[in-house]
This record gives sequence, structure tokens and C-alpha cells, in this order.
Amino acid sequence: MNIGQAAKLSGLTVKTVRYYANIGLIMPLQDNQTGYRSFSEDDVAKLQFIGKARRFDFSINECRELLSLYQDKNRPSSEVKALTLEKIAQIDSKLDELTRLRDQLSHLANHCQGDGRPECPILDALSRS
Amino acid sequence: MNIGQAAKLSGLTVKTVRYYANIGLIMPLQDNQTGYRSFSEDDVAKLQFIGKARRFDFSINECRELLSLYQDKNRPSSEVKALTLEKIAQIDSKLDELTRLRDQLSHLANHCQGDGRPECPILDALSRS
DNA sequence: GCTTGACCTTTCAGTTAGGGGAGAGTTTAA
DNA sequence: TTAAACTCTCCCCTAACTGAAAGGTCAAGC
Repeated sequence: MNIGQAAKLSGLTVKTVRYYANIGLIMPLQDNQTGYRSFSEDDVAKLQFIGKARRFDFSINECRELLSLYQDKNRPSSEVKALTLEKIAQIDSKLDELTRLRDQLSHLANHCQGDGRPECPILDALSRS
Repeated sequence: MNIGQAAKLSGLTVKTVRYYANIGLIMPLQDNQTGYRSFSEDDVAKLQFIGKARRFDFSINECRELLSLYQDKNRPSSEVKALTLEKIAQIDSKLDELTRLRDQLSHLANHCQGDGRPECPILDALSRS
């Protein structure tokens, strides 16, 4: 099938599919005459796999690793689990950071009158050395 | 003072300060002869202000807004508060998203043996249509 | 057989917020 | 005087695409 069909079936945009093909994440056949790419059912399955992994916040390179594990029928599940636990740790770290940020901003906003007067503890905090 | 001194006093890198000057976030004097930028105490104060706002996750454009409010001695604090509340809402939204992601990945990891065998519910979940 | 429109191709540029480094000019201290 | 340290501009690089431009391909309809 052509790229439009593959994109539709995988829920990705044509642009994204082309990008994945360009960086070698998938390798559809390509007609020498027309340049048209030709996608198999298997290519579509990989695209769907990548789409889900991306929604789970895995990077393109992590997707590449997961994809090679996905294709290796003898892979040890420990490798996949390790990647996943690492990703969870990354997310936890980001959650901590954002929570601290949120609390600080919230504290500042709570102390700002938010009226027509110029006094503003938020700007004060930003300008305090 | 020169850019190195301004960078040191503001806790930013020279590259970052130069970037901020290039995009007009700050406007140090510049010697026509040598091209050297000359920073005032006020420029340094602004750099420190921007540095803090960036650490609070405000984007460069949000910093630009905050900076113009910071310089406007008649600004209503309501404007600053609105920007801050909007930023808090953005962070909350990101927190929700990451928390959902974390829970889903955690659920998958909990059900994966993580041993030498190839069976892996994580990959199964990624490849299920 | 021709045209139209949908689809496909490559390539370039832009996005965020700078980082790295080259090559050249400037300043300062020994 | 010279060497080190500092500064300048310019260009490429990052992640993961998106948009636009300019052109080739294909199927349907007349």
C-alpha cells in the first residue's frame, strides 16, 4: 500500500511516517522508477507499535530499541522491563520537579492580590537576589 | 562591564547572555569599534530576573512579558498573577498527563516477569491493536 | 487522448533555547 | 613584545517533527 493508506491505518500523519522511513525506523520497499514507497502489513504493525510507544513517552531512540526487541522472538523480557523501569524513573523525576515548581508558583500566586495596584510579590520574588 | 562578568554575576553562561541580547530580551550598549557589549547593573538585574523566571519554567516569550511588567512601575499585579496562574494550569495539566503515563507503565512493568524468557506483556501491550 | 485532482516525491526552512567550535579581533599582564 | 584570556560573528547541532515549494504519478471522467 502507499504511504497515505499506511498513515491512516497506523493513526500517524503522512509526514511522520515519511520521517520514520527517512531515519530508518522502518524500511518500506521503494519503487526505483516512481520513488513511491510501498508498505506491508508488517510495516503498518511496526508503525502502530511506534505510535503507542511514543504516546508512552518513549523517545525515538528508545522506540528503536523496543522495536528491535519486539522483532527478536528470543529477547529476554528483562531487557524490556529494564527500559520501562528506566522510563518510569525519568517520569518520576520530572513529576518531582514539576510538583516543586507548582508549589512555589502557587505559593507566590496566593500572596499576590491580583488587583489594579502595582505591588506584586511574584515580581518581587523574581527580582530578589 | 563585559559579557563574562555579566554572565558570572547573573549565573548564566556567556552563550545564554549573548543569545538573550541577540533576541532583544536585553539591550546592552555595544561599542561600534570593537563590537564588545557593555552591561550595566540594571542589565545584570534583568538577567538575574530572567534566570529565575526560566527556572520557574516560564518560556522566553513569557519572560519577555514578565520583564515588561517588571519594568512598568504602574503595572497592575493582576496581569502578573494571571500569567502565573496560567503557568500553574499548564504545569497541572502536564502533571496529570505524566501521572497517567506513569501508572500505565508501572502497571505493565508489574506484570512483566523481567526474566530470560521472551514472553513480555509490555511488548504485547505495545503491539496490541 | 487529455485534463483534473488527489496523491506522491524531495528539499529547504522553521520550531525551543541555547551548546560547540572555528577563525579573527581585543585586552591585559608578565 | 608576546601569550593568555576574553570577545566577536557565523555556522552547524540538538528532538521530533511540521509546513511550504516545486515537481512527478496515477486514476477517473470526458
